[in-house]
Amino acid sequence: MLLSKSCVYGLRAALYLANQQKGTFIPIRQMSDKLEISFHFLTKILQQLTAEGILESFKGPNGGVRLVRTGNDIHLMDIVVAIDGPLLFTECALGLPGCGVKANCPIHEKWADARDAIREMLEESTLTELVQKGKTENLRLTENDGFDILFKV
Amino acid sequence: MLLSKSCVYGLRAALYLANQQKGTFIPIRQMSDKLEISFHFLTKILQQLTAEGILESFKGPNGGVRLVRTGNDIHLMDIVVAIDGPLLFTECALGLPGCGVKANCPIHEKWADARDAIREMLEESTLTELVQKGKTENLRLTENDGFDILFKV
DNA sequence: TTATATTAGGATAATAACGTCTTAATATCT
DNA sequence: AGATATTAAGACGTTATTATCCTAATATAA
Repeated sequence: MLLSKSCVYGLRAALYLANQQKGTFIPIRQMSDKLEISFHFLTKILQQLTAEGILESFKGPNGGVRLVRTGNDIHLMDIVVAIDGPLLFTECALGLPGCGVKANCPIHEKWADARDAIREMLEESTLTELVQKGKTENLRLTENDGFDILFKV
Repeated sequence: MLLSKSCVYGLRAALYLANQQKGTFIPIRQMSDKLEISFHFLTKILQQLTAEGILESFKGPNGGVRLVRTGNDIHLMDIVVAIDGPLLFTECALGLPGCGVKANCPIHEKWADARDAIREMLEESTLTELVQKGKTENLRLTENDGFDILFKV
């Protein structure tokens, strides 16, 4: 997998949260049920996002997690960097440190161009943009369920 | 890492072999020394490439491995598929099976475009092309050494 | 035929990724 | 105050990746 499983789950959860009413805390249990992700595992991932300042959490009844900024202001790359680290889209195809800074490897130029296409895509896409696309076209957020089942409850 | 370590090592080794005189078997020990990769680990990886029909091997003195086809005829993707599997560049960013076939996820279109840019690059680049580029520009194949040290012996 | 060079393949170990479980801390409600 | 709901955090288990080691098989050469 190009992105780790944790990262993929984090992206799904972030899209889920971006569709919620601004300000309300969503219990992780609800998200793990709807998104079909192990509750405990999702909790770990969201703790990372909380530690990175992307989410904030609140304990107790009516507690849960919510986005700190609006979905318009959060890009996919923010999630990817928080979970898979900032180096994922700077690394060289031959794994040589400093490629692009000191001497390149022979794949460097072509690789960097292609890799940057993904990086830019992740940097430009916002959560809100994708949620809106997902809702109007009723796209999928789990193996079998789309935005309608998840959000129109 | 976008590509696994095994895959990266396989690419370095394939480039190394593509620069050798056509037909001669190169001992894995020589490659592991020059490329600064653990001998035993590299052996495992090259066994995979042999099993996939990309390399052929020969035991005993003057033995080693060599490319079955010419470097012109081997693309980076051949190595990547042999080691990281054929699904790496077909998978969806949200990890949902069948994205692009059945209903998409909201990231699908943008992701597929960007991901395909890498896939096409790997499919189009040949070993020979990169070796030539590496030799003329004396680019790197290990952390500190370039094609000159590795090949002009 | 014996010694040597080499790949093949299995066993094992170390590390990281993935996943589960338990307890602690905190907030709310009765 | 006590029961309940929730996240936080650490322990633990499982699986995959990365890496090492040992033995077997095979080819060459003396």
